[in-house]
Amino acid sequence: MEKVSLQDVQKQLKEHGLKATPQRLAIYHALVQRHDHPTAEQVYALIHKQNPGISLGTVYKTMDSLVDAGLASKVITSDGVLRFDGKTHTHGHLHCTKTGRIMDFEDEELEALLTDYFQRKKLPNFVIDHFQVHVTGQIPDSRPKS
Amino acid sequence: MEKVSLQDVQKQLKEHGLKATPQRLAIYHALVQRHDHPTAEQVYALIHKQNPGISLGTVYKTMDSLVDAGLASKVITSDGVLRFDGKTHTHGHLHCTKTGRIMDFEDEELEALLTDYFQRKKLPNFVIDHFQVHVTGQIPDSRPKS
DNA sequence: GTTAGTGCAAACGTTTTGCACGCTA
DNA sequence: TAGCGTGCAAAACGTTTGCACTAAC
Repeated sequence: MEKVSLQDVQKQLKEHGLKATPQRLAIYHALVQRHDHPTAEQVYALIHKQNPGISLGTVYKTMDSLVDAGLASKVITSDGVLRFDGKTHTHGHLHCTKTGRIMDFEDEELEALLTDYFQRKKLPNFVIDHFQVHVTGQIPDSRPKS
Repeated sequence: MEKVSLQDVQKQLKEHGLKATPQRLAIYHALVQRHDHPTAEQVYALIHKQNPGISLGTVYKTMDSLVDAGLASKVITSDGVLRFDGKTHTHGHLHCTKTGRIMDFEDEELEALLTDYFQRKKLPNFVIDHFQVHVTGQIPDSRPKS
């Protein structure tokens, strides 16, 4: 994953007309640090330690701003809970149904395969924005959540 | 899509230890008739016309039963709403961000491509159950929802 | 007759909203 | 200092649950 410095974030926020508040920096920082895909609650818990005066509502609002600014993206998993992803480029997800964990899955070969496929295969009456592969399965020997 | 008769449904329900109630038949019938992926509300509205004495809660419960019985599956889209799918075999989805519609996308070539890919590419510490391709984009000239 | 399924309404958890206040630029 | 962003709490939303009643087997 490409590391983004706080200065970069600050710059990117401003470029998109967003003010670089401490909350936004903290939230975005937490987001890029974690490679799993935290829920709003998890992000909240994460930054709450170092930044107690922050509200869950702000996490949601900030997330929306980040997504609008193109700095993050949303993922919804089969449990119906919104999760956030600190990267915006195309990548797949591995979703473990036993633990609920979601891991990134990036593979150049797969991406090339699909890009090539969709370039050849024109879909009738549909303009493709992006595509992603979602793999469901299990991590062996993992412990079920809850 | 393989057409399933009501007799088949009735049989399948019984095989899975489920009673074949009129509600279940109506709900499943509505599900296979529509190729888009209705939400619980939509299924409810659909069957309510012909079957007024049915409750939204029953739609949810019945959906769960159908999914357990392997007659349907759940899909969650980026709007965070649960949707139901009258088919259970692997297939992709086209998701129009303008209208919110989800359409099935089935293509043998793509499926073969991916099956082959994942057979070659062993994922470390992950046992694949199934995979699907989710394509996001827009239907040209469509009217935005709401 | 027994058990599973239904309907209703209340409860639940997540996400959104409204508004007064505070802080960034 | 002008306006965006925040915090709080309430509301909204989709979904689940509990329970008494009904219907399928």
